[in-house]
Amino acid sequence: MLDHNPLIRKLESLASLSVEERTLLEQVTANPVAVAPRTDLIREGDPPRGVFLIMDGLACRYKLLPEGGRQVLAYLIPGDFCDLDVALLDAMDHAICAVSACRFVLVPGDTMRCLLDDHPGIARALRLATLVEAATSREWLVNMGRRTCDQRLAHLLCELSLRMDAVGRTVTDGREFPLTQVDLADATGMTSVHVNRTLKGFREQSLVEGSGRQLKIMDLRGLRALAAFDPGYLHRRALREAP
Amino acid sequence: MLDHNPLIRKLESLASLSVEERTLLEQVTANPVAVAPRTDLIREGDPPRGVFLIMDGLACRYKLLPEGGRQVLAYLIPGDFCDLDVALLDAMDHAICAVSACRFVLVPGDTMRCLLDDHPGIARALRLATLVEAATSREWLVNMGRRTCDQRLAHLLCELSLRMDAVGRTVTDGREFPLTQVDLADATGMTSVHVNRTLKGFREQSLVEGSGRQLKIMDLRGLRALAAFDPGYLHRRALREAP
DNA sequence: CGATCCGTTGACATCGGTCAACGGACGTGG
DNA sequence: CCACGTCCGTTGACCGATGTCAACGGATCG
Repeated sequence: MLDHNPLIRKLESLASLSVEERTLLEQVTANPVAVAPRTDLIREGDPPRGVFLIMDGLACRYKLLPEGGRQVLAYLIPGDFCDLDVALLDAMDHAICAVSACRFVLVPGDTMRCLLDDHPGIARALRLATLVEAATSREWLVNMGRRTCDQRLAHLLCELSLRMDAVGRTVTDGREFPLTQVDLADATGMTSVHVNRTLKGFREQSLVEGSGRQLKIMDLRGLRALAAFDPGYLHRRALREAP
Repeated sequence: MLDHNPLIRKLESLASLSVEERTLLEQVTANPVAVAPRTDLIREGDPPRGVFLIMDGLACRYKLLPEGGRQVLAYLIPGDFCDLDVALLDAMDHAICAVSACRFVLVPGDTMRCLLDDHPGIARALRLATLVEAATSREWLVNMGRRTCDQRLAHLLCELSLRMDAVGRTVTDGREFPLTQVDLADATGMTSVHVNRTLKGFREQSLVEGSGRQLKIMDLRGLRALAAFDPGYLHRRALREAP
C-alpha cells in the first residue's frame, strides 16, 4: 500500500487520510517543477511565495554568514515541505536550495489554507510532520553542541539514510549519494577537509565504502552506535525497531 | 498600550486582537502555577499534557545525552509557549525545565483547539510566534555551527536581552540575570570553564560587568558587532531599528 | 584544452576542552 | 550560632581535536 507520491506516503505514515483527501493531495502535487542542482528556490530576505513541497531530489535550508560561511539548517527530502504558515511572514529568514536535481510544487497560501482548514486528516498529518521537523532541528542542535565531529557526521548519515529509506529513495547504497563533502561540512559545522579525514576514518573502520557520489553505508549499526543515534525524535513508530 | 500580560503583549506585537480575543486570553492565563527554580515541567518521553505557556520567569527546553551532557535547545521567556500541536505526539522528545522561579499555565488540548479554530486573530498570532521560534532555533544552529565561542556567547546575550526587553523584563541590568555559567555553557555548546574565561574577556573589553546573577551588559553595540548579531530572524519590525 | 569542482593529503597552529584546585555564598541541620 | 555540604565562579597547566594553509590529481564540461 506504499504510494508512489512521496507526500501522500509520508502523510499516510503519520495519520490516516480519506479517499478524497488523497485525491486532493494528488491534484495539488500534480504538476511539479523541475530545477537543476544548486538552484535557489527562494533566498533569505525574499517575501514568501507559498509553501515549497519537495517531490523529488534533495533540497536544503541554509543561511549565509556575512564572513562568507554557509550553514545548512535542514535537508528536505521528497514529501517534505517548508513551514506551513510562511505566508504570515513578510521575509524569509533563510534560503532554500536544490542540492541535487529536484522536482517541487509551490503551493499558494490560499490552497494551503484550504488544505488546513477544510481537511482535518491532512491538517493533522501536516502539523505532525511540522512537529517532526522541529524535533529534527533540535536534534541537530544537540548534534552540533554536544557531539564530536565523528559523531556528528555519523549522526547525519544515519538520519539521512533512515529518512530516505522511509520514502523509498535509498541514497546510501553507493550509487547516488547526493551530498558533496562541502555539503556535509556545512551541515555539521565542520570543515570539508575534516569531513574528508573523518570519512577516511569511517572507511578504515569499514563503516562506509567509496566516497563522493559513491558513498555507501556498510555498517549502519556501527554508525548508529558511534553517533549514539536514537531515532525517537523522528516520531515514527515504524522506525524505532528498524534494523 | 503595553499590556502587563506577557502573552497578550507578545501576541499584540504580532497581530491585532479583538477585545473578545484579549478577554479570552486573559481567562486562559488567569491562574498560573508557580514552580521553584530547576523544576522540570515535563520530561523527555512523557506524554504531552497540554501546551505550556510561560507567564513569568525563565524556562528552557533541553535534552540529556546518554553520556551525561545536557543541551539547552531554547529559552522560553514570559509570553512564550511550547509547540501548539504537541497534543498530536505521544511522547516528548525533549524536556522543559524552569530555570528561575516560574509561573506558567498548562493549556489543555481542547482549549488550544478552540483558540486556534474559532479565533483567527489569536491563531494567526500564535502561528506567527511559532514561526519565530523555529527561526530562532535555526539561528542557534548557525551560532553553534559557524561561530567562535566568543561570538556564540555574545549572540546569546544579545538575543536574550532583546527578547526580555521586548516583554518588559530586563535581565541584563546587573540585578537579576537568571542564568548560571553552566546554563550558558549548555546552551552554547561550550564548557562552563570556557564560558567563565570568555566572560572574563568580555569584562576586560568592557562589554559586560559583574558575573553570576549580577551580569550586566555595558556595551550592547559592541556585543552585537562581535556576534554579528542580526535581529532579523526575530521578525519584529520594531526590533530592527532597536539601539 | 583549459577551467572548475571535488576529493585527498601533509604540515602546522590554535581554540577550546580536561583536570584539578580553591574560595565565596548560601542554606541546612545540629 | 556554628559547622558542614553544596553550588557556583575562578584560575592555571596541559593537550588534543579540529581548523588553516597549501598543494595536487582526477573528473567533468564547455
